[in-house]
Amino acid sequence: MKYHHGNLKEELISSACKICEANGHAHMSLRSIAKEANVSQTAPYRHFKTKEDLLAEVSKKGFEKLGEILNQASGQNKKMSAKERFVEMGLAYVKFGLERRNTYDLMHSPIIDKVEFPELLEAASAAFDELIKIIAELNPGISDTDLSRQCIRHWAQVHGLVGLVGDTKIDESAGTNAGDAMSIVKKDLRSFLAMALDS
Amino acid sequence: MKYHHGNLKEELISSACKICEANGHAHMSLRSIAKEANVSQTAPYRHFKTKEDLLAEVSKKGFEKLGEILNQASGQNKKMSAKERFVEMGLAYVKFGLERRNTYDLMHSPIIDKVEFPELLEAASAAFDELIKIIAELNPGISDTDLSRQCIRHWAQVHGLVGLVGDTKIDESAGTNAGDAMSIVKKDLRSFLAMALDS
DNA sequence: TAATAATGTTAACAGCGTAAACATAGTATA
DNA sequence: TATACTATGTTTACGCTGTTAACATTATTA
Repeated sequence: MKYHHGNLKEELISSACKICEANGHAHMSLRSIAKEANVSQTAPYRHFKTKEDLLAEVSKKGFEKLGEILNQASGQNKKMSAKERFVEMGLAYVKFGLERRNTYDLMHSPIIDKVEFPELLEAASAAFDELIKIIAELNPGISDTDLSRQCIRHWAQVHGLVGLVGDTKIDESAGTNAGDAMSIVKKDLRSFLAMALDS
Repeated sequence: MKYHHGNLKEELISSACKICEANGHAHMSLRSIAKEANVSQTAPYRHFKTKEDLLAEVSKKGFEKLGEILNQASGQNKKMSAKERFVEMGLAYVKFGLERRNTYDLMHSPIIDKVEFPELLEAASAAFDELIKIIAELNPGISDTDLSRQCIRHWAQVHGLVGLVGDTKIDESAGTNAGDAMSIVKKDLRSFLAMALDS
């Protein structure tokens, strides 16, 4: 049994990613992460100033993965038109948000101020840049201002959709108009996005 | 000094609303709320089964207020066209979300499962119904399915915008493309919404 | 009036983030 | 190579948290 771990920092981040996605960041304790790494409960403090610092790393990894996914979706099938690839990106974005809902929530949680974590901000911005690329391609000659507005518009569209679809499984509450509407959308997400993201 | 308070439940909810908006629900403790009501730290347990129950009440109040605001925005100026009133509703929605950001976050927080709180679900659904009304008015003869999809689309649009604009004050991080784009949008929210909510 | 229910208090529990003091291991320097 | 220094681990402890159990007081009802 060795006293020093050797690769504790990365293992803590990795454990945090798992526990965060499994339980949600609100129910993730530093102590449980330390325990999973077979290390004392205060060991993480040698690598992270606070719990928030560790969560920022988890969030960063999330944005990096999101950026990869978007990049992949945007360029994988060269036979597709730009518009089709755009819809695929939207679908990939929403799927990412839904499949890793707890991580996605952390990524947008107000408890982590991205301005205080430059690397996190950079990762988030890099994911956004994937959106800029495709929208610029879709709208040749667009002004910078209009490009910005279209990007925010479409980003808000998919971001909002992730929020609503996941929000309290509102679609399981059949009977309410909101629940019924959500069911209809979820039934064919791709065609919904093709409509919603159209120009 | 009387032993029984008389109106403790309502006062606790009211205090919780204030503290939640001021500090965010993650930094709101039951004990601090009890203290504000000059009552022992376990007194709230006579009125709420858990902290989550109290937060659900705060969330419910939020949705009720949101519903009122939307209703008011949709009908206050009869001289406006339906489309103009629709944009006003969108603006009112986004302003509500930004001005009461902490409450808005709680309303959409995954820590409260709306399915477990029927009254909360009802309040949220009532707010959504305001959206249905105006979109139905804007699109006479629209099918139920299309109506649902348009409602979700526009709801996601404003909901996503609230999330992005508030998210980590990303616009204060000038230099990133995302930050710059957000600044442009915030500069004239009404015209952005008029564009984004168009048809 | 007596029993019961509602609503308050006090005391105690385990779990949490975190800081301080200390121990050990790896690394650079004399 | 011996020694200092730094990095990285442990132990202990603190105050705060949500929550439960046991008890006290008030309001209501039979």
